[in-house]
Parts: sequence; structure tokens; C-alpha cells
Amino acid sequence: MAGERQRGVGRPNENVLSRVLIVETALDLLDLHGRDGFGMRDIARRLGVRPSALYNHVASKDDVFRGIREVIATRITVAPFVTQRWDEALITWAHSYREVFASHPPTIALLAVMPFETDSEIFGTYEQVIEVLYREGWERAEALNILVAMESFILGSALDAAAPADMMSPGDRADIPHFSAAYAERDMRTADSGAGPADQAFEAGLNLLIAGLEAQRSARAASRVAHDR
Amino acid sequence: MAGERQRGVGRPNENVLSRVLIVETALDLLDLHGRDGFGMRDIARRLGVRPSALYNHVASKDDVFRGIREVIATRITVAPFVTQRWDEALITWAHSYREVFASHPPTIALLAVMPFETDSEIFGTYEQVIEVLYREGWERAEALNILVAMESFILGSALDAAAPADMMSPGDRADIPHFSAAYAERDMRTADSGAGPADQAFEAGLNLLIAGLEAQRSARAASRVAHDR
DNA sequence: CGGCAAAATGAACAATGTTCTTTTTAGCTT
DNA sequence: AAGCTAAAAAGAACATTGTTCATTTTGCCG
Repeated sequence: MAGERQRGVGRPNENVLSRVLIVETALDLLDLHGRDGFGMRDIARRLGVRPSALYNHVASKDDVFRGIREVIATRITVAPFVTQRWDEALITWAHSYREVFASHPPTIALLAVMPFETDSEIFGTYEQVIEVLYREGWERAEALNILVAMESFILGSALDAAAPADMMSPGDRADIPHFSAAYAERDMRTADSGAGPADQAFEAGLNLLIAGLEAQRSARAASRVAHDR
Repeated sequence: MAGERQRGVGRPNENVLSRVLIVETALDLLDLHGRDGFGMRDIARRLGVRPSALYNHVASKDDVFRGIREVIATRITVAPFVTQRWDEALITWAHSYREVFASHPPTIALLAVMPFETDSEIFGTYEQVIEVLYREGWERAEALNILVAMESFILGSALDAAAPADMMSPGDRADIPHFSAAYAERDMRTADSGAGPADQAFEAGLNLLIAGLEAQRSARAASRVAHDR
């Protein structure tokens, strides 16, 4: 990748490495070969460098993971959606959140296990979600719970999408007729619509969550009317 | 742990190891020390055995992981809930599902990343979920999507529960007022109710999903009435 | 111009999963 | 009962991986 064939000992004329370069290379390798075949030696080889050189810019492999999380977190930060109607805003947020993972499946396992840093850009997005819900009448503590619940659903869905496609296949078991039938019918629907099983489930769950919120909201409106008259 | 102090070379009088013993020991160590400090040598030491002896009963470390997944999967299989009313049945299922992870936090990262085997006992539970929804009027393909969505939510919530408690703390950032207020208000609610933040979010999300399902169900009932008259 | 820090190489280390050989024993066969 | 085979343990060793250290060369600053 790097033009030079071999480099001697000592500081090079132009700097070859940097923290961001290492992190981006690691992310590329993660997308290419999954979490195997991606070690410090692989990152170094791809940069035309010896492994020990990496440690001048990065403290450890965990540090590289942290860097990857930062990159992903900033990508989740999307264009402002706070101006949209509440339900459309949440749907926009959920979709863009999920697309980040969909384009980098192997990273999900890393992101899901360990959380973000406190100074992450992602809090700007959180702020918008809370604001949208608060504006619509939810208490802020409850809005935060809804935010966490939706995020859990999105992360769980991303993990599901990264799993092998035939993960739930019932095979030819005869003892689970309803499930087997459901699996077959979904396969047909998948073939028709073109949307993968994981996408269908994500849309179904997101619809349920929004419908549940709408029910809460209309119930609140009704009780206020009853109280006002 | 094992009574004997030291054992010589050769097959022992009574068998010391077995696959299940190794898997259970691994699960214990995982709960005790997290995913660090738990390697083949640690498992062997705890069993009073040399590491190479493990490989007479287990193919690899991944094989041990598979064993752990099997154990967890069977624990998820709960008492039948198909006889309950549909919403109570789903709530029972979701709670028991989550409790398994709550009692073994470090295992979540293992379980969530890699899925279950096809011959797992967990399909019996899936069957019940599909049956409950189908009985209530949902198409089976849609029921499967709902099942997957709920499972994603449960897994994501379990991951959230295993994360550090202060993961989302806004610190003293002034640029996210709504979120900071929401965080403070939730802290008060947490102190009052005794339920942790992760539990609150889980309940909130589960309520939303059930409410969304109820909305779909009642809409279906209304349209059928309209069609019948 | 001199010296210090930065940034690379190269060699080595510790830990980990794993394999291979050897030894002892269990269990089946004749 | 004797003998053979396979199982099950120890023990030594290997490959890989993350990491550190000493060395060398170079940029940069006073």
C-alpha cells in the first residue's frame, strides 16, 4: 500500500503513521476479514511498518478499539432531526443509527459490548431525542428511558442483522409446527419484498415502538381534555 | 478444589473430567472474573488438572463457548406460558428471558455475538410465542418478525444492563440541557423506586411494544366488525 | 550548531491456545 | 485370566499475539 519497499531504522523523512491512520486501517481490516486476521501485525503490514512502530501513536490494542468506537460514534451523529414531527424524527434517528452498523457489520460486536466515551459526539443526538419527546409531553426521565429502550432495540437488531442468515432455521423438526410454518411464510415474504428478515423484524419492532408511543400520547391528550372541561 | 494434591501421569482411577464439568467451571469463572482471567489454564487449575487434559473432552476454546451457549439456552427455556393471555404471556417470556442474562452479566457478550445452535431447546419457546400471536390474529410471518424484534430488544437491554452504570453520564456539559435534566430526573426516580436505570428502560420498552401490539390487535378487531356488519 | 525528543526498526518476552509424545489405566475380547 | 486397544492424564514444546526495550536515524527548537 505504501509506496516504499523497505525502510531503514530511524525516524523517517516524512511521518508515516498517525493515530487516525492506524484506527482507519484497523476499521478497514475489520470490515474485510472480520475480527480474525486483524491484529497489530496485520495493521502494521498494511501500513508498510513494523508492529512496534504502532505503539508510538497508540497505547494498546484496546486503545485502537476506543478509536474505532469514536469513529463510529461520530458517524451515528446525523443531520439534525429535531425539526421534524416527533414520530418521523424518531424513525429518522433509528434508521440512520442502524445504517451505520449495517455498513460495518463486524464492528457491532465491538460497539455493543463497550459503551461510548462521555465526551462523544453522540450526546448531541441524545439531546435531540429527549427534546423531541419532552416537547410532545413526556416527562424527561421517561423520555430518557424511552431513548435507552430504543437504543437497546437498535443495537440488538444490528447484532441480529450481523448474525448468520439461517440462524433461526428450524430444519425439519416436526415438534414446532407454528414456528416452522412462520419461518416458511416469512421466507416467501422475503423473496417477494426483497427486504431481508432482519430488516423486516427491525421495521416491525420500530413500528410497534412508535405505535406504543402514539398510544401513550393520545391517552395523555384524552385525559387532559377530560380534565380541562 | 479437587481433593487430590498431585496426580501422576496416566489415566486416573476415576475419571476427573467431563465436558459438562469443564463448561460449568468455565461459566463459574466467567461470572467470577469476567472474560479476563478465564483461559484454558485457569479452567484447568480450578479442576486440579493440566491444560492439555482438557482437550480430551473439548475440541477448543470455541467449543467451550458453544457449551456455555447451550447451557444458557436451556435456562432460557422456561415453564410454558402459552396458556396465559397473549400480553401476559409475552411479558412473562420477556422477563424470564432477561433474568437469565441478569444473573450472568458477563455471558451476554458471548451470547449476543454468536447465535444458538439449530437443535437448541430454545425453539420450544419460540414455538409458544408464535402460537400465542397466531391465535390472536397475527399472520405467522408477522408473528416471527415480532418475535425477532422482541428478542433483539431483550438482548440489547441485557447488553445495556451489563454496561457500566455511569455510561451515559453527561458530566457537566452545558450544551445538552434537555439530556442533562433528563439524566438528573431519572437519577431521582432511581433513588425513589429502587429499580435501576436499565430496569426502568427495559420496562418502558416492553410496555411500548405490548402497547403497540394492542393497538394493532384492536385495529384488526375494529376492521373485522366493520367488515361483518 | 548542538541536543533532545520523536519515530522508526529489530530483537526479545510473556501469555495464550493448542498439539504431540509418553505413561498409566479402564474396558472389552478371546 | 491374559492381552489388546483406546481413553485419559501429564509434560514438553510450538505458533501466535500483544507488548516492551534498546538502538538508530531524523526532525525540530533554542
